[in-house]
Amino acid sequence: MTSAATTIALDGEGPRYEQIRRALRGRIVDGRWPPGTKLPSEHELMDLFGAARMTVNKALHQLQRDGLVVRRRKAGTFVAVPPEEHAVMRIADLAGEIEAAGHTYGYRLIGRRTIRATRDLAAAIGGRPGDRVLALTALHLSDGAPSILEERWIRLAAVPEAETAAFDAAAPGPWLLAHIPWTEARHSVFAVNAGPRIAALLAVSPGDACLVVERTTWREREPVTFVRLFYRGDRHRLVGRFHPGGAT
Amino acid sequence: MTSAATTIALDGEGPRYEQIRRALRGRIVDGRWPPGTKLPSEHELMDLFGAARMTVNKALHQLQRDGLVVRRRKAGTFVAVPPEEHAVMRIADLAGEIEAAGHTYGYRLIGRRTIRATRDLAAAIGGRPGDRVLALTALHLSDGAPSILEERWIRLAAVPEAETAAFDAAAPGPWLLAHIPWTEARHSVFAVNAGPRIAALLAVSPGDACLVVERTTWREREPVTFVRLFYRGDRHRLVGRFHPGGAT
DNA sequence: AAGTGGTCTAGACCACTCC
DNA sequence: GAGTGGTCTAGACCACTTA
Repeated sequence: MTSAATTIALDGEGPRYEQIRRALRGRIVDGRWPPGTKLPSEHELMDLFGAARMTVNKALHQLQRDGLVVRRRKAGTFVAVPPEEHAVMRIADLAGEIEAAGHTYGYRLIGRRTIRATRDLAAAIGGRPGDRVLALTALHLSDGAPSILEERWIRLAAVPEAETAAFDAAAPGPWLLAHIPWTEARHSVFAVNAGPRIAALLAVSPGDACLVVERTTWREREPVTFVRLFYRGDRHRLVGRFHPGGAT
Repeated sequence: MTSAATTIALDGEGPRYEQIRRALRGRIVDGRWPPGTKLPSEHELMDLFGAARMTVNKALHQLQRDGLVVRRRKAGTFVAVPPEEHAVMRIADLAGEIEAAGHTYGYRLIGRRTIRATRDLAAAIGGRPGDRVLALTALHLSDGAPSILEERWIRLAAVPEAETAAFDAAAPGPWLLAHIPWTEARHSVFAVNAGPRIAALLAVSPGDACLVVERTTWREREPVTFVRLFYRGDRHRLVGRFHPGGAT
């Protein structure tokens, strides 16, 4: 539990409570206030920002709805645990997904090397050709059998610590979630017939339908990682639940 | 533009602004206030509910964030146009999707009949075996060529008007959006190899990978429709964009 | 010009929970 | 018991937009 700041600058753009929300959000997403950090109390924030309590409260309430902070009476307001891939399409936690289905989860690293981004890769991940990138290939196993094939590229400029991580025991997805707070992700989902290589790795017949999920993840405009997941089409469903606006 | 009510009952559960939000939301989702209806002004709501303006405002602000109402200064607060399938995976508007890609959209109804729900269908759509259901098969065309195959089932108990709709010119998706405000939808996405029937309808080779999207839609706990969309796997991608909480 | 929402304030009381 | 968030109030001024 780190302690928080004594003065915080506003940007003067738009309503006061939005400025306050952005100022606080900034410290959370840029890592200055890591998960667990106690934010100043509402009364302290009133002084820090020179605003009424209702105004400060509006900002904090928003941050809470967005899942960035957790608030408890008497205890205070705290930076929430890693902003998880929440609500819609929980495709982040492959281990949990497999275990929730009653199977034993396994993980095997197949390839790991550092490369320079090609034009195509740079286009996918969002960086520039020539960027140093860590390329990983791994298999997620269900009861020992291949279930999901993961091809991942990590921009080392965005995540230097990844260079020294082995990724031979822990999957890169959870590792990244714990190391960098992401702020935006884009998915692309489509179907392909398995080629020889994919079929061999996933232990299916060539030509079998595979569900492919691609995801690019950013942290504050900076592209971090691009991942392509091959699901055995006959054994996997992505599930999502929606409301017109998210309300109950 | 219908006018609104003169007295509105609260349920007494939880904070005042939540009660107010639920009361207003209820009138919107149950159809008493169809899209375009002007809500009472904040001052009128103060009287209707006996609450301060900030309290009423909090409820309205929420409804706005959830996309249920649109607010304009001087004009007032209005029930929003059909709660569209928004933000995440825009798979509702097939016509727009195809035209956005620079193609000409076409639609062809292939089959239409009224049936009794089998056990499997009842499980998928959420009703009971024996429910009267309108079963539709239709093709969405891109530049005249088959692009998306739609199989849809509509529970006639939930949407009696569907029985007299022809669906030979307009696709059932947009028709439903315009006729019933949905409150929840669940998606399931997977990949299959096209069988003979699907391959013939979609004009692909048997065995080609297809992306399948299934969606069940509810209106206030009542199952309304179940749809299964077959996308040509090589020509379609579903795209989604995410933030940790939806904030900027 | 006037009605409506957008925002902010200063203060209040309550409820919970950690110490 | 005291600190913190949760909620509510009554009033105010402003900004925008439509009639």
